[in-house]
Amino acid sequence: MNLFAEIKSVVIEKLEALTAAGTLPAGLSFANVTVEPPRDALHGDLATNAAMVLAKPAKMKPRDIAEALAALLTDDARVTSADVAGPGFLNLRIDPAVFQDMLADILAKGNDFGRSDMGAGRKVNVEYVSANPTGPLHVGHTRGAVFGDALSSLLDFAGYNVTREYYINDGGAQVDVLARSAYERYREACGHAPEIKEGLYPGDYLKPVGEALKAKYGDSLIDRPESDWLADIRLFATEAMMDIVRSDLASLGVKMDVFFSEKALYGTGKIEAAIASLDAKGLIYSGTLAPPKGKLPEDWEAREQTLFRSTEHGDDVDRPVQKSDGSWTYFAPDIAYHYDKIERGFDELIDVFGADHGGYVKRMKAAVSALSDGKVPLDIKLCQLVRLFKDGEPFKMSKRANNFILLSDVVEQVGPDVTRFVMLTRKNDAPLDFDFKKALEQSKDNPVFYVQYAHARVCSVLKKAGNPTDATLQQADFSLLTTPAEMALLKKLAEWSRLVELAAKHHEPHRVAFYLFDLASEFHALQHLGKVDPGLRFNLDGNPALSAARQGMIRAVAVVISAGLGILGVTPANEMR
RNA sequence: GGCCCCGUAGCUCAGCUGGAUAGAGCAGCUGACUUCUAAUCAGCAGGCCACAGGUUCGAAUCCUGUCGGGGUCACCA
Repeated sequence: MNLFAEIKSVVIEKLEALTAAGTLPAGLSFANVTVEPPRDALHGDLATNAAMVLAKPAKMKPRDIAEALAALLTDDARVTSADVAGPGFLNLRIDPAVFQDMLADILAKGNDFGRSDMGAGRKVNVEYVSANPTGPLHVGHTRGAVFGDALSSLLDFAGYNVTREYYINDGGAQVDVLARSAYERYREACGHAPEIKEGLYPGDYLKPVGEALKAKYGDSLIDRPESDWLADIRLFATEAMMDIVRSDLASLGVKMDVFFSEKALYGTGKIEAAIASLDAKGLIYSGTLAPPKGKLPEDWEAREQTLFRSTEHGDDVDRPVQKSDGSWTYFAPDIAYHYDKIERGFDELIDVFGADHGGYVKRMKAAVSALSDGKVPLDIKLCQLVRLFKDGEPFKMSKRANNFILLSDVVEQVGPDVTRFVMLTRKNDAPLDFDFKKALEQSKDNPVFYVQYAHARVCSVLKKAGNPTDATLQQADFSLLTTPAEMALLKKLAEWSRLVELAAKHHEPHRVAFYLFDLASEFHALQHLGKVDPGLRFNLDGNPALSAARQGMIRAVAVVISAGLGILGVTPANEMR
């Protein structure tokens, strides 16, 4: 049930009636009409801006429209009053029974309460992490992994058909570097001194790979030219790295549906087909790019390259797809990859990148726009950097010092639940401070524990009440719930469905985290009232009817918290310790 | 220099794609526990929404410019 959507359709219906009656002129667009919770609860339960939005196109006074609309809206049984306020807002009060009846609905549907059919089964591909297969994932990847995973779950909850996908960059020069690095570790395993030259990957994580190579090849590859072993070791090492990546992702609870190999695009005609598709639209040409504006690289020289006319689709400059020697640039397989996604029939694409890839947004969007003739939208979400703090001090990472904090380090120290929640309590495009000490703190300062504590408290109260089943609680007489604090909680629960749709529409899972914090806050306040006035407790001696209603209410809170945490990939706690 | 993101309470951040008197948490002060786990709650105080214009019934939100912070910038991925 999405009360806001339901009442909005009532508003639209009444507006159409006013149009039919001649009160409103024909041909008005109701697209900008909204039904929202008012900022101030004193204004009522719902507010619509219909009168103000329509006043100008209808050439009428807002109040006249509002009053005509108000008269019709109260015909609906759920609307108990409709008052014109301020510049032309229409404040609606809703029959408490609507909110009370919702509780039985929540208890019946369980974690599925709030699921939406907004997505209508549209196929969405969410690509995230996509880290180079050259080593373990580090903290920088963690945020994108959590964000992409939660966004995918959110879209699924909102009725989309979601595919979670990881693009393995195993076709470029960096996997050659990986192979050479692994070869040195192989030599080391065979008793030779490794030469980890500048530019190779120095990490210890390649030592086991060297050992494994020794086990497989003995010393047969020692002192052989690179051409003899590069391809084999590249494959071997890449697979070993992907095993680490999969394990890292699993420790965070991140699951992928598809691992898509870049290498599989080469030699199969896929890149050629994608470029040919662009060529057929007249978007491929041979030319020379102008030097970048502003600062000129010292070694700049004009070069004739095969270019994609991305400026036709909103990019700033055209982009090379072929190097001057005729080989593909990194951009070419990226185009082919997205072409493949389009051909697989996705209705929408989402890419989750790190902020350092911000420069590729326009060209990628241009490519998808061109390849799909503008029919498949691509949204690119950039995750800003994570700043690590230890004991309040910023912790600097450097590649040279090899002191990169790994995803596995974070998960081992604070656990997947806290890691995920903290990463999601910030908008994706805002930088995030991650403090190890604070993440482990069990206080209100730490929203994870605040939300989990609310869930645990519900479990505790219900345990004292003998753990009534949801089926039993559904039978309670919820019309007994009438105090202002109880009604406030019910109204917060009623926002859940709407929040899911808004968060999904905007691709912003952090909204779920903030909602859960608000819901937990309403619950904590209500529970505290029972300490001041025993008559406001959930479990009451000698009043089984009211007790059952209140137990059903708080169970509904636990259900929604559980569902929300489920979207975020965080396990609800039944008790705190 | 071009492009992208950000600028909201002392600090960390929300603000529902333009709505009513801009909200939380932390820090500060004042109160509430022989508890349905106080790991909590209530209250007070705290604001030129970076700045200047513009768009309109109405702007923290949209457009332009300026300042400040971060990212990125021709065959690397």
